[in-house]
Amino acid sequence: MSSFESKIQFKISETVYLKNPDSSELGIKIISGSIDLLDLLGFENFTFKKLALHIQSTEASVYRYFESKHQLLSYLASWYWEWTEYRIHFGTANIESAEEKLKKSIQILTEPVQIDESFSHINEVKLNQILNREFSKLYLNVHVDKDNEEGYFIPFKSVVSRVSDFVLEINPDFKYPHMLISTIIEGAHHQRFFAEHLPRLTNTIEGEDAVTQFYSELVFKTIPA
Amino acid sequence: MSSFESKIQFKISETVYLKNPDSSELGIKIISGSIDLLDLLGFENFTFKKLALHIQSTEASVYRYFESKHQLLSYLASWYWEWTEYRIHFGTANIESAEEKLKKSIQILTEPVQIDESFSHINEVKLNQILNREFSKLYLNVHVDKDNEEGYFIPFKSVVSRVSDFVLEINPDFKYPHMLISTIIEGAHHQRFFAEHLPRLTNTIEGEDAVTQFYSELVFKTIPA
DNA sequence: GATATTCAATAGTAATACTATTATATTTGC
DNA sequence: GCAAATATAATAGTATTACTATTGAATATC
Repeated sequence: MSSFESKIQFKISETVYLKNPDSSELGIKIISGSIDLLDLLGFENFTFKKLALHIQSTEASVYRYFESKHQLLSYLASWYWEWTEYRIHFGTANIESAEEKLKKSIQILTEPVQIDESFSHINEVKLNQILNREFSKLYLNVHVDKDNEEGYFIPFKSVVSRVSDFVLEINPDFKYPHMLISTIIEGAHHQRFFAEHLPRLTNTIEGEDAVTQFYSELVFKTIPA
Repeated sequence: MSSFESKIQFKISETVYLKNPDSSELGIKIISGSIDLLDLLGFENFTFKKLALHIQSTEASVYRYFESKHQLLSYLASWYWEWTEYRIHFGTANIESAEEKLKKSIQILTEPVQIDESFSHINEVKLNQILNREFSKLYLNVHVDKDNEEGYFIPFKSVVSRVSDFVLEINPDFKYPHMLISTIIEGAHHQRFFAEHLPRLTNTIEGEDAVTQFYSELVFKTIPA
């Protein structure tokens, strides 16, 4: 099984695809094409037919790789959280102070992402926008327990767990580390969305990244005993 | 236009229905039946056909009241936030201290709801569960700007604004009141969901309402200058 | 008591999500 | 090196969903 184009690759759970999209040119086109279209149309209006048209393939061929559009989005989310954990891992390497590691992690989790040249077929900026708007739909449904058993949320839980450990380094008695970190990750997603569409639900400050600033202050004020 | 059953009624925007469901027996059945079915099936699996079967009517008759299932959910959400603002209004009446008013508001916003006998056709416990899981889907989509123009989110913004004012009473210089309150409202919804389905994303503590406890601490530690 | 309006039912349509089958490549075993 | 096995993606479907057009019956109005 050859790897196409990229040097670094994340091991994505076999439960989130039927055929590994990293293993063929069509698979690569499905991933990059779905990022374009999900960003443009949103999850509800996205269909495999539209995707097939966009990448000049057929609906049935896409179904060889993913059994549903939900599974395809789950694949993209898994990739995103693997990539995020990788960035946190390297972004906090060689840092001694738990405070500094946490501060860096919050930045990575709440700032808008930059393009990463290591993965030529993935547009990380669009993928981040997709996750801001669509990620919660992957768990806010009635088949969440089945998906959870299949391991769909392992990469996300892993990120939450890693950053929670920095919180516990600072205050080992803090009672709500997972609640705090999952709150700020999804909170930041939604606040970015509010800033664009429902500004009265958020606060924007000229010349300042209010979202990252707010969640940093919130975390560091909340943790101490 | 007669009002059925209830003594108190909320004025719901005419943009979230075609025909006021409060004005007929069928309308009442549509509301109570959709609360049952949305709770049971989730928004994605809920259809007007299933609802019609459940209340022994027809699909087309339901379409006389709501132009889509999205609009029906928007109606339920509007009712919920009107009811929530009403509870905050009366729950904080005659309280002097801004801290106490805020504390009470956080309780109302983050605790699981109790049944309210004033509205016989609405099961508030089920409606709360529906909102926990489905509310964010009302804005996390590509037609959010159109819905926002139509006023779909006014009751929610109003709740956020009212509670944000208590925050500003405590610290008039606090820069992120709306961000703080919208974060805790949606955060609490999702943490309740996590506790049931994805426990590793949250923290539960024996004999304690960890969600309300966490968000209270978070707010009161974050606000001071 | 005729006219207008409201009402919900029947019977649709267009689009969506997904599947069964098959011809054509490609790989593998000997 | 060639047949058997496997992988590939295309064609052509089906079932379900979301929504609409039309109509006869009931109710209100003048």
